[in-house]
Amino acid sequence: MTVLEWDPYDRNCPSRQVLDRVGDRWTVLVVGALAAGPMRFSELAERVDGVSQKMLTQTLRNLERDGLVTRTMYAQIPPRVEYELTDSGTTLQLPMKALEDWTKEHMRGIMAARYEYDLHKAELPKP
Amino acid sequence: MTVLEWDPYDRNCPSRQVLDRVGDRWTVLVVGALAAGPMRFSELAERVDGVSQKMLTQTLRNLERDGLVTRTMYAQIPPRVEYELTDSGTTLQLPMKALEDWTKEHMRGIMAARYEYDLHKAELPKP
DNA sequence: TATGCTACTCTCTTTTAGTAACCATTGACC
DNA sequence: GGTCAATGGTTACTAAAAGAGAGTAGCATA
Repeated sequence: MTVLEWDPYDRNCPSRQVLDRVGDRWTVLVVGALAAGPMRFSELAERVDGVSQKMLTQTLRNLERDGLVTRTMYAQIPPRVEYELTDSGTTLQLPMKALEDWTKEHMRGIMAARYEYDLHKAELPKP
Repeated sequence: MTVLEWDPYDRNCPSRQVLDRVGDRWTVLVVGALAAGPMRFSELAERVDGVSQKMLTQTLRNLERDGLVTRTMYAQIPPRVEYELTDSGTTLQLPMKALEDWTKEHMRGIMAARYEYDLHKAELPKP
């Protein structure tokens, strides 16, 4: 099966699930954070502000399952666990960073558009 | 405020919300679909397989609010509504397509990684 | 009179995310 | 001996979001 045959627009294609995953809210941030190098669980939790332990664990497990990050446990007390992007995960960095950069570059325009939209819609309340 | 000052890793930064939005499951597919040109609501609903009317409406409203798509209503019976990417929305196409392409290119590897992961985890059931 | 078309909108149910408390392990401290 | 802290989780409960399905407007055609 070549690349051309995967179609995320088809809800039954496995690529749909994968696209859902990589386009996930926390995945983008976790992969972005790991771009800087290996990180401990607690470092990630701090860097990705607002993520709960549960969601961070879940996101990391999914990334691990998809072969995008490795999980290395050091048998110490207290325990230490490091997460690192695999080669495959590193390639994901680029599209994710592109998304992050696009967001930063278009923030002003978006905020302005929102302001205007909300202004106009406020003029048309429901009868 | 320059681009450098937006930080989506901070949960209170507005760029976080915007990144959440553009990294949204349906947004990626809707923008990808609209890349082919203007489309009617029903065409989008068909192309983006599995999206509910509710979610499609919501996604389009959000994109419209952010100034990424325009909504043109033709006063006919039955009604006709066309959605089209704005210039700003067109720039979003690139990072989204990058994500879509990455997904397609890495599908095989990911499926293989999942298979192996599930195999190993099955060997370690909870006591 | 009945039916169909389109682009929604509303209500209800199910799934998912978020919150907060708890766990195991060991050393330091009182 | 009991308590606390640190780390990387898990579990139970609740709030929010998504999905399913029916309903709506307004006119045209059968």
